[in-house]
Amino acid sequence: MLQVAFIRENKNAVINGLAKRNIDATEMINDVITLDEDRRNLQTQLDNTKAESNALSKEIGNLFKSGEVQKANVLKEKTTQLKDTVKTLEQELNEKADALNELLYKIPNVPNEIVPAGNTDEDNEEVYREGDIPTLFDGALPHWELAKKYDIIDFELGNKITGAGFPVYKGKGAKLQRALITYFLDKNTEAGYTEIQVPHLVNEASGFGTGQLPDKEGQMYHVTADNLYLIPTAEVPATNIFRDTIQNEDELPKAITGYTPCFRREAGSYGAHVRGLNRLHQFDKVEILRVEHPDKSYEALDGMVEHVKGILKELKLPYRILRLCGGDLGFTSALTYDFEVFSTAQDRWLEISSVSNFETFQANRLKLRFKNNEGRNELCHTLNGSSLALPRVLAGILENYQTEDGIKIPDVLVPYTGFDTIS
RNA sequence: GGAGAAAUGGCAGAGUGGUCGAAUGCACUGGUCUUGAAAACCAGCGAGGGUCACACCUCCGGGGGUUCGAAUCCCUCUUUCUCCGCCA
Repeated sequence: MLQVAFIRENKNAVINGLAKRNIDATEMINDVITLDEDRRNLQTQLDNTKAESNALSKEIGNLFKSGEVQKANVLKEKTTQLKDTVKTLEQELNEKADALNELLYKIPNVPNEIVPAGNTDEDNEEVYREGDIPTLFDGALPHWELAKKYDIIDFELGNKITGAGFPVYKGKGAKLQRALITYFLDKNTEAGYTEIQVPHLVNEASGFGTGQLPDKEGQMYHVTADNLYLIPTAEVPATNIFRDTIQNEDELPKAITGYTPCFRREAGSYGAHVRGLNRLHQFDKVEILRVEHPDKSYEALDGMVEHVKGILKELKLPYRILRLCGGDLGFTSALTYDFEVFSTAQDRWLEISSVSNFETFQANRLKLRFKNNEGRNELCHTLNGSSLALPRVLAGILENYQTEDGIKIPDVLVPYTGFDTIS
């Protein structure tokens, strides 16, 4: 969430920034400022009352010590009155603070200057494109047909075991998937990211820390018996590693990478766009994540984009990079680049990576800080990205690398798969 | 799952219900000394709110209670450790 002090000092910039998301935040921002003023007034009153009460208590203690019980009893009555005042003030203060927080939770991050205004994915700005779109032979198939033809992914079997959106990968399909995971992790590790393995279920506090709660409650699978959530992305457990920590400035940046399955309810999705591997309830993803000094986070974001580009180049997949417009930008993000691979047989682009800078938006909730040179604690910037999401990369490979004799495996993956064709 | 013990600052570890935000040691930062370093000595050293800055307020695992006053007493939750049971 945004910092109140920041909103107070940059009121107009915040309102103008949020306008890019097609939100008129004027009223919300004014409410924040009023609530915050009220809160601070109450806090001061409460503090003063408590100070008075504390002083009296001390005096009472001294009087008891010196045996002046009667005097002490007189003071006791005074403190009783103060206690009532404290109670009322505390209640009012809590109400204000809760109202303020509730409001703050609802305000999304302020987009970076270079984020284009816009409503839908049509307004996203293409900033880069690379790779030739192959011309496929007559009779080329979309990946779900290929999956069936070569018996490498079984969607029906997944339906039987769990339900729609939980495919079973078989034989060379399973092996290719595992090869991709290992390949991605290796590339990320080479680039300086430390590999980690994290829990696939998280508690409520972690959900709030990264902003999935309360914003996207309905999108996560909730294990009610233990009040845990299945992770929608490794971002949640990985970022929460840093919750409530104070980093040393000279130990920044922190860069980690991890593979996890991701679970998403995808309530409201339907139709041809969810066909095959396009949209699943469970899928695999390798994530990269950075904790950065505020001065260096945009440089780091560019570095992450370059890193993902390098991987796609090696895989020889046609892709493009979009700068998301305000309307398409995630709740917590200040700037996001989406990578899309071209699915030749479907004749459409598939999102395979999303690389974002959250600036202090997550760090504020997480209380993720660093001690700066002056010894003061300051919020870090957090960034993350997919490197990469598996199913759609898989779809891209299957479709773009298909030949009449089978599916070729990209050269860089052959050492990982141990075979060069699926036939 | 059952029984018992515990939870204090970066770490270790004191703390009879009253002057404790908390002893002490280590670590860390600055200084003296030294050609330099080490050692020694001196000083500083948790977080949040609040203020122009002070003052002041809050925090001793989380939440609630008793009391004029709680790190200290009571309830509850969570976590850790030991023993038993079960088990990849």
